Amino acid sequence: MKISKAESARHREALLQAAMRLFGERGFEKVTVAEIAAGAGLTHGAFYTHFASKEALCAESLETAMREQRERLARAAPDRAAYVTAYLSERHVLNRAGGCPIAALSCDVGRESPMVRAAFTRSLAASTQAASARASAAGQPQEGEAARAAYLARLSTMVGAVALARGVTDTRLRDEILAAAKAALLGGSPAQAGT
Amino acid sequence: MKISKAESARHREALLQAAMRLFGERGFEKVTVAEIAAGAGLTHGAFYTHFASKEALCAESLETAMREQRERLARAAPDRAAYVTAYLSERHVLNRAGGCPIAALSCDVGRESPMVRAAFTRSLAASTQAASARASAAGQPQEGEAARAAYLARLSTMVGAVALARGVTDTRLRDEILAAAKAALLGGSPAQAGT
DNA sequence: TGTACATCAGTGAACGCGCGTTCACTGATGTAC
DNA sequence: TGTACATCAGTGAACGCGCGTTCACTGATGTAC
Repeated sequence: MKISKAESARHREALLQAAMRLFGERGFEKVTVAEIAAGAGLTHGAFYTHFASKEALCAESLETAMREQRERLARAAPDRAAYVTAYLSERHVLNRAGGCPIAALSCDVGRESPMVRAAFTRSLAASTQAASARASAAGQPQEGEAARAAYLARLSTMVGAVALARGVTDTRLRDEILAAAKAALLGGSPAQAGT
Repeated sequence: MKISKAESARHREALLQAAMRLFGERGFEKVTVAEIAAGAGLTHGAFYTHFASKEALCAESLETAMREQRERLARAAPDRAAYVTAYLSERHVLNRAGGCPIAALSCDVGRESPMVRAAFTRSLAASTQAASARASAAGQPQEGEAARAAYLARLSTMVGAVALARGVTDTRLRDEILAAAKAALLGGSPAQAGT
């Protein structure tokens, strides 16, 4: 049965939201189109009236999730220490579904199609640009290239630490990883020795 | 036809090597048992005389690959800057098959079975312990807990940076990520501003 | 405003395909005598 | 040392299953008159 355009738009949005949640939890590969459709309260056939393919949804949901994460970061910008602490927390490690999409999918993106990788590239470039613009607006000592580099290095550390923490079954080692990354980023320790 | 025990042992080793290469290239999910067997010059049926399941191979190949990476790091230990530079290089980013297994599979491990995650946990614990022992043996200022934290923070940054660099299609942004992480780890820049 | 009808979002069965795993069979290996 | 035979690594067909995608059909929507 046909339904109203407003309802249809809500369904498309529900598919995107379900996809972001499920992809975050289990990655692109381990989630099926039928599960995403069911997560949005639809059957799998309806999926294709909204998206050309699963791949197209992967690209769009990644871009949407990264935009939402960027907006979260922009709101948190005044207190970077609080943002870093929340990012490197047990709560975030356990919250795959609603956590940072980059941490959840970092090593997957490199194996995806050019369409997905292009979406990732655009999103990461936008986030880097936004971080640099914030540094400039705040009149911080580092601007332009240096602010971009600082953002990318911090992001690498946070993304890597959360991925490692999620892989580990021992909660003591997990907490040690998170604390180590936090110390490196927030100046608790210099992180400059050993190999 | 039955073959000699020595030949059979070589086949098992060939399966492990093919698995490490293919898992590094494409991840656990996108590689089939038949491809691994073919990579070792066997048919898929023979696979099950060497491993109980694909999952068991994932666990063992990850543990083996991480041990090999640990040995590579131990040999490179005297010149950490060279190791970091090689890790954060275009060459490593392009060499998924023979690169660091943690960088290739970081965000996958968290979604795998307890068997695979346990293998990852053991391996990461061993690598952290080895790094701490080296720091201690070299009489470096940081020892014990601090050396462990320094290793884990550096690993997080390197793993995250390589994963991000592999995801990006723009080579300029890719090189910027690698340079940013290198600067953060080798002291080229403080990486302490912006959000 | 009321009516007739074209549109099209959603359903669910079906398609083709590839996956991990099993198993009857083969024949070289390696051991018991 | 030579011979008979039990063992078992490897083969390839087959199994059961679940995936992404397609499509004939349904019936509420929304537009033309």
